[in-house]
Amino acid sequence: MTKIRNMEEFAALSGISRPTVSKYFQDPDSVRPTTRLRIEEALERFDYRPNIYAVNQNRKLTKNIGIVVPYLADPFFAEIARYLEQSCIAAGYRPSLFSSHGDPKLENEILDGLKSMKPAGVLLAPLGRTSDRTAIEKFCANVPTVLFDSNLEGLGAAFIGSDNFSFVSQTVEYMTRTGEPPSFFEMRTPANPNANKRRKAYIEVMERLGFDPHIIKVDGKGWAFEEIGHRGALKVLSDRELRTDSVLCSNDRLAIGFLAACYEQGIRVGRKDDSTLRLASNDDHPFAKFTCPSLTTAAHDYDNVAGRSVETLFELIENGGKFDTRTETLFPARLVLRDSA
Amino acid sequence: MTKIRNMEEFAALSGISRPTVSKYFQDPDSVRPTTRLRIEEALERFDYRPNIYAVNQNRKLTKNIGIVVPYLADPFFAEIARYLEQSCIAAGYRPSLFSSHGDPKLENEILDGLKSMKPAGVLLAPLGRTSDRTAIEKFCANVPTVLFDSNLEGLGAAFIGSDNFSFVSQTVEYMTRTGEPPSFFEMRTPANPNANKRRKAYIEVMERLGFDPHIIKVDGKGWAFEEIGHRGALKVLSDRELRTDSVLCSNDRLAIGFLAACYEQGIRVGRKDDSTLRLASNDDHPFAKFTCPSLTTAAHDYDNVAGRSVETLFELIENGGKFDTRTETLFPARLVLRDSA
DNA sequence: TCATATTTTTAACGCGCGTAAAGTTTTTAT
DNA sequence: ATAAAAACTTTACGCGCGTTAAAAATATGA
Repeated sequence: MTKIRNMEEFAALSGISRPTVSKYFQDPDSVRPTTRLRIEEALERFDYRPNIYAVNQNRKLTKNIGIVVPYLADPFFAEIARYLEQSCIAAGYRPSLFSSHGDPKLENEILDGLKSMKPAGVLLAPLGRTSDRTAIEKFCANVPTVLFDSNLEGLGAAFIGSDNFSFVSQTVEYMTRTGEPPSFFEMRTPANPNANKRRKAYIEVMERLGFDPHIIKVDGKGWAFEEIGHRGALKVLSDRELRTDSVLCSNDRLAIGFLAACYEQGIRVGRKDDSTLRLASNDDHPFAKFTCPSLTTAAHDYDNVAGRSVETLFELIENGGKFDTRTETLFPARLVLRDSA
Repeated sequence: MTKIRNMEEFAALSGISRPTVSKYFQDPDSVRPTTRLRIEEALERFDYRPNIYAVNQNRKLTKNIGIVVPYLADPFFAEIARYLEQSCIAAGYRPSLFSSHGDPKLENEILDGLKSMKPAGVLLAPLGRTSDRTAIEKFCANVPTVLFDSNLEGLGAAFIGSDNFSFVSQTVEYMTRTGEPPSFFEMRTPANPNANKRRKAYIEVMERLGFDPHIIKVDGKGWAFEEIGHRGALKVLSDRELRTDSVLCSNDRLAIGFLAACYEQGIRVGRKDDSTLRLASNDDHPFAKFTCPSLTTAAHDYDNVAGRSVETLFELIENGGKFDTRTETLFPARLVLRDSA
């Protein structure tokens, strides 16, 4: 079988002119069914694929989509990325996945590289507080970008995320209703803006319910949340900082560390009578089902956040890369009752 | 500031001819220091970057490197990928990360897409048993490929991974020396070939030590190992299949499920006197430190596996994409003693 | 059937850059 | 200072495909 070098040769072999073949590859439905058939027959016999570099050089808009997450070693983002990737592929795009690995400098470099890829659009979950706002703003001005998970006010054409108030209000109300009002356990300077919204929601809900908010801030920076939660919990437990038997963690990864600390200290966690502590959290991390005890947590609406993000990006692309107004879409949480609270 | 459209314009503005500028971008050291300086000055003033598509179209070999892992939602692979990515960037390459998400069909599609990217090289951690051997073989014939983590006999220019025998022998010997010989807990039809090597190693070490190997195979397929381990452990515990108080899991993710099951059943795991079960495992999963109890496990030599993988790939690229002989490099495990055994 | 609308063909240019050849300038070494 | 070597400039072609305009072929509809 002869090796095909370019579209010219393939067109000759399939008996169709090159411009028509070119049209076919951009949209198979844009050619007459009979010619489409002839091309696809030839395609089966000769296995030819257009040179993506030549294609992308000449298109003003590529079929590439950039997906950027802040920390891929967090299975939460790995799962979201998985969903986003497959949605893009299903829609005929070529997704490229990047992780900022918690590093703002790397985030900038990724956006830089992305810009030179002339992507049709970008799905960006920014680092948050540590992000270089100016750089991201400049990027969004050049590339159709939809933000997700972590909102940077005013940046990107749209934001899709979770309604942090819904997360916290459900867990706080549940814990209060079935026991004591929880303290709120979080990092002192959280990287993720969702953390700030959760703290505010906690305060608001507690006050509405007539309780005194009690926030415990633990030291530590970076994205090693389990480690931070673990260290922080050991300190909290030894210093007896808790006012009630209930704790609400800002996120599951902190909670995983907290639970490990409790286990080491012989403190039984759960809603059963023999337990001395109840612990709930937010996110429904993929491993939350397998912590000891399994973690009661408010689950992201993964499917809707991811689904709506790609939908929005596709709309944005079809709309020429601009929306009249920037929309923010928030999906509520679903309370997942397990054994820890 | 004027917007630069192409290298021609940039060359004019910098006062250097285009061919020389082109040379500079391929290797800044290939031009005279004085001209290099002039180009770099212009670069600061005008912020121009060569069109990557035009560049890659004309180069026979791009600077792209493909990184393919079987399952990115597994933090083990996320960590490895992170390391590989950064090594590639440091060496001046452009890594692209892909996850097969446990799906052989997707693995094939990724390799297909990768082929049309004309990458300088590919770092591939295949799915293993479920991989389409023929497809991978064909791919490796066209693209310089280094396999890592999961070996497919004879495929790729080289393999770098962990010495499974070293993993299992250390854990078995340790458990035997400090307690009773362990049963081996694994999936019935493991996707990963390392699992088979670990089983064999277990049998060999047990026999050498004069014990009867006892292998427990649990049902379940796919990559939801925690779930499989959890279900399997519940069955093992209720059926009282264990012959000793010791269990060695084929990998940490199974162990995480196992520990969750033990916790639910009120079975204390650990090496302390009040414990009824000892559990060890393999991999040193990023969360192994935070399980309850923390997991005794044999750690991959992450740094060396990842480091040697990229080194080997770079050698391969410099060597024109072919090695005379296919080498297999295995790094031994490091036993990490924690609380579970 | 014929006029009209749709699709395809032919021919040709452009995209941005790699690269080669020949001529010119600058550097290095004697 | 001078010859040789090295680096640079000029000119020009090629890569593979997008895209356009005009001409030709095919499909549609009354």
